[in-house]
Amino acid sequence: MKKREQSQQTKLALLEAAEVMFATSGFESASVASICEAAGVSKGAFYHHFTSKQALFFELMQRWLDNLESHLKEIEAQQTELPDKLLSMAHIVGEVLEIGGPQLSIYLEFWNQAIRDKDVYHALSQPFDEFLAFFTGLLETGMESGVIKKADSEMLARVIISLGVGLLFQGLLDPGAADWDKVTTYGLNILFEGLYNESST
Amino acid sequence: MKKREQSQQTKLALLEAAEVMFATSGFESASVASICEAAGVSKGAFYHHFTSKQALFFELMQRWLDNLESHLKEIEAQQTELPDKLLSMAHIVGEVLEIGGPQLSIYLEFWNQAIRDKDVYHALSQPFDEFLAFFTGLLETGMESGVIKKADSEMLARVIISLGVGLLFQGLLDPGAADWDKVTTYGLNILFEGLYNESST
Amino acid sequence: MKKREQSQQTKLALLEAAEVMFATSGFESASVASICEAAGVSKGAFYHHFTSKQALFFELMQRWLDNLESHLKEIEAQQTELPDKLLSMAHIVGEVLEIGGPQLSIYLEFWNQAIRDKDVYHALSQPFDEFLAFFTGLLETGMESGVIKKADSEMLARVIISLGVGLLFQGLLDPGAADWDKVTTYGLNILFEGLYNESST
Amino acid sequence: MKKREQSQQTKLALLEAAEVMFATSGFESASVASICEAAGVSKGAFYHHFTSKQALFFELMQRWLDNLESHLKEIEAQQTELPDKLLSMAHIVGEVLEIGGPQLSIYLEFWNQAIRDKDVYHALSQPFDEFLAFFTGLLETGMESGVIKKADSEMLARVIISLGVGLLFQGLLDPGAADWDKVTTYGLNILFEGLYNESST
DNA sequence: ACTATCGGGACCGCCCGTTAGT
DNA sequence: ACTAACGGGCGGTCCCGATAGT
Repeated sequence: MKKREQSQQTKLALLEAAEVMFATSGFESASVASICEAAGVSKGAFYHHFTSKQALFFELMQRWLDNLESHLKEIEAQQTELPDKLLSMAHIVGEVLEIGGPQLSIYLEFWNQAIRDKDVYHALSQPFDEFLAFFTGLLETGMESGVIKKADSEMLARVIISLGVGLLFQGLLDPGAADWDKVTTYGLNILFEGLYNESST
Repeated sequence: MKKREQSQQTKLALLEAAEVMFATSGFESASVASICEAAGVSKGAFYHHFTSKQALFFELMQRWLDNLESHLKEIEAQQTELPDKLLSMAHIVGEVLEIGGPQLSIYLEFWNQAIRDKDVYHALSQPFDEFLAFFTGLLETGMESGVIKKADSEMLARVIISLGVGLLFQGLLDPGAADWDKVTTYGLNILFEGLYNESST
Repeated sequence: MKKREQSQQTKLALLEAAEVMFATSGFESASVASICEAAGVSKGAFYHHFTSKQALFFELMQRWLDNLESHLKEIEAQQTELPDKLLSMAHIVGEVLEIGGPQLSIYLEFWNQAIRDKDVYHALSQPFDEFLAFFTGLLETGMESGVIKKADSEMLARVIISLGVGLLFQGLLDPGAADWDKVTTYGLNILFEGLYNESST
Repeated sequence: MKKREQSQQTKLALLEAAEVMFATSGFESASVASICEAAGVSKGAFYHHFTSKQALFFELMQRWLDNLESHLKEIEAQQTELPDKLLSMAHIVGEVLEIGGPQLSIYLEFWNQAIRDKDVYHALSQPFDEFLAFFTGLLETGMESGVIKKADSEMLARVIISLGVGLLFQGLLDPGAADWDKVTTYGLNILFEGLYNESST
């Protein structure tokens, strides 16, 4: 059906326009009217597809999370060797940045909303916990196989994620200040240098 | 001089009320009226002391930066041994969290505004650069003295800061998820384990 | 097409209400809220039809200018004999007063805005120049045909217009002080008495 | 006493600053704060000297009226011959423009307020009536002496005044459009050409 | 599915005027 | 006489959302 297609296209246009507006102006400052104008539709269309600005935001984030998940699964499937897998973590940050594209600062809005909005928080924390568990598991496998030293795997995973988050936010604030991709790999390498058993060095 | 004192008190009340409101509601959602009400003064008083909501925010941030700077200088003065100094970095995150107090999420607003507002960005980037230079210098001294391995000191400093920033933001989003202070120390220890020369281990 | 009609009606109601408010209270003192209330619509409707209070004012003036222009064209088409045409000028002031209706003082606002606002000035000066040119041409024809003495036609036109403007403003300030229509005719008669050639007297 | 002098100076500074602000921004748009700033004093000083913005405006106008009156009396005293006196009317407009100086548009505010404010109206109408009576008397003397034709002297005076008022407002709106002083003399000359008895030509 | 129109509300900024203090 | 600080309130603008209509 053509109608369905057209309808979905309108919805997508709104989502994309909203993403840009949210990234450039922030959630509060981005008005529904401006989003509609950017999408080239009327406000009626907006409220036909979404019950509120919040709802659109939520769906936008949901889509981003789905996108991220599939990207992560891809990476997970590709690599098989453990050291490679660990190092590939570095790329994940790169992936995240890539998914965000030029509208990186939308992440800040995610964070912002998550603090204030319980629903957003839960929607974000679940995938995040999975993400943490994935890393923790990866590290535990490494420890059991003796590749890396025994350590508090969850805490370590948090450290790695924190590094990633910190790099993301800094890159977001000041993209040109440093080659953030390089800094990421560099940081992980140092971390692992402290972790690898002497025998495996 | 009774008047002067009262005036400063009013201004301070506004700043503190604004800090709470910005932290809980965000910059945009926190209305000037609500800030005034929370401070127990009128709008007339507000616009007598500040030219705009933005201006108040700016001054708030400026004060926080000054506060942070003096705290850092204190830490710098206290420690003399290099390894201790390095490890004391861990406490800095703790300090930052402590300075932020219960209104931690004001940091998010700083970040948020910095991306959108050029003035805020510059006000933030200057102390940040100093912060970075301070760390870089610290690491270079360590390298020259042979305590830690030779490495790209600036990049390393960025890694450490990123770790701190990441931990801050995560703690901000989910304060109870982990003992962030511990994670910080833990992360730094691992980093340094990979850095310390074998001789000094 | 029911909607369209209703929309135009709303806009017209706003324009008419604004005209009354501007005339009675002046542009600044007339609040948008009061205009909306007088028009029986909401502020949402106001800003749907006009981008600002200024914009409404501008459109109001534009409509008045269009109205005036068509009135003038009517007069121009009716009269054929030159002396009659000249004397019909007297009626123009009357026309202007009639068009203004009971809200004469809106003219003062036009003038007021024109001094301060460049756009309003240009919107007013163009028709005014045409008006001046029309009079100048009329007088020149009269001079060439020998009905009236040779003179500086443009300056003469300015004198006539000034007389009209002065009468308008005085009538506006003090409508009951004199029969302004009579004064107008009287003034023009005297002017022409000094102009008509003896032969035509 | 020095104090008194200083006080008067402050008041004068406020009056002059207000005149400029009223002329450039209009009465409503000129804020008390901006007037005080322009005068270099605080708002307290303002309300020490004037009970309200209206009151200052009123006093400003009063002073202008006094100023005008003395100018007119001067002119009256100087000229003795009737035709000269009549022609000197032309200079009066020039005088008025000169008194107004670069802040001519203050006149518009006088007019504006006079329409809305009863007190202002009365304050203006009394001197105006005297002005009208002066002209009427002048013309009547001329008629009785046979210099000019018998006519409705009051109406004629109104015509002359209207011409002046119209020229004033036009010059105010568009000072560069014409040499308004010349237009004034020109207009009066034509008027009188129609009035002078043939015998006196 | 989508538009144009509209309602009602809230927010920032400003403004007039007052008062405590010097 | 003059200042700084402040109160209380209004005004233009915009914004979210709802609805009538197509």
